[in-house]
Amino acid sequence: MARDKSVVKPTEAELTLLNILWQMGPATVRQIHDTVSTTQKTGYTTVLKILQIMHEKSLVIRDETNRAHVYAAANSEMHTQSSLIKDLISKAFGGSTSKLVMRAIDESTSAEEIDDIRQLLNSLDK
Amino acid sequence: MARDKSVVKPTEAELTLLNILWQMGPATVRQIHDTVSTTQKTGYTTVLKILQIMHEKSLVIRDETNRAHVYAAANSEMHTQSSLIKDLISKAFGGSTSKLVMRAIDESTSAEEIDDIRQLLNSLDK
DNA sequence: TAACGATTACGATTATATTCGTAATTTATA
DNA sequence: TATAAATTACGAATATAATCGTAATCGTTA
Repeated sequence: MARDKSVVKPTEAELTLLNILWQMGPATVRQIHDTVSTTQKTGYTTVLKILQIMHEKSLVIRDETNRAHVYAAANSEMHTQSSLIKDLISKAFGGSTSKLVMRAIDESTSAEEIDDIRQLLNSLDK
Repeated sequence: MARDKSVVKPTEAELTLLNILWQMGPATVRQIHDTVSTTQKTGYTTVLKILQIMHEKSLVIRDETNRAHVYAAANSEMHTQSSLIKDLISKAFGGSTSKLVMRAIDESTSAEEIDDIRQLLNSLDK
């Protein structure tokens, strides 16, 4: 009953590392692990292994020039976000973007964020 | 490195069944399987098993009055959608709702959907 | 009531995700 | 150069998800 597969969707652990890579830029396993360690207790080799798997899946690229390999996200944050969002829209919102937006916005959404969204809508010629 | 767990997040297969339940209302395994079969080739006992697991997780409620148990979604579609969206916002959008909305809307979004969103914004007193 | 058909219960299998220990390798340095 | 420190490679263990076959159970009806 599984679906798709053509587009590789990062797992949770993978997304955690991608977030770090997008924020830090290219980094070694050590640097990534140091960062991840500030919020989670995860072993060094666990991070290494996940990065290796991500490399196999082409979720990251790897520079092996130096002893300590340097990893970088293969796709931009924006691209990945779009893909995740589209996946959710199709699986939980019957393909309707507006339904998703309606659910996304609630009382906890700040006025600033609402403003940002208004401006985005205005910038569209629709 | 796994996260959360307090709030049960339906898996993909589970979400597929929930979508059916939200659409059909309470239904038997047979009915659910018939529906699922129109788009996927999934065995009857597979659907049954997933529903049993969902029952253990309290994702569905079950009426055992009759021979054929009747399953129903434990939570509303709206509630579940909100929870999935919040999960994604926190894990992939740094907690920013507006960023998510910006990614959600693109050239493929219809003018009607844009209108719907505009109206939603106007209905907010922010 | 006995047999049949439908349904649930149970357990096993497979796949993927996550975790980490240990070995092998490489680089630096004593 | 030999040792130590750091890093990668590898494999195994555990957890969860998804799948389905078979057995047990229940109701219907011949």
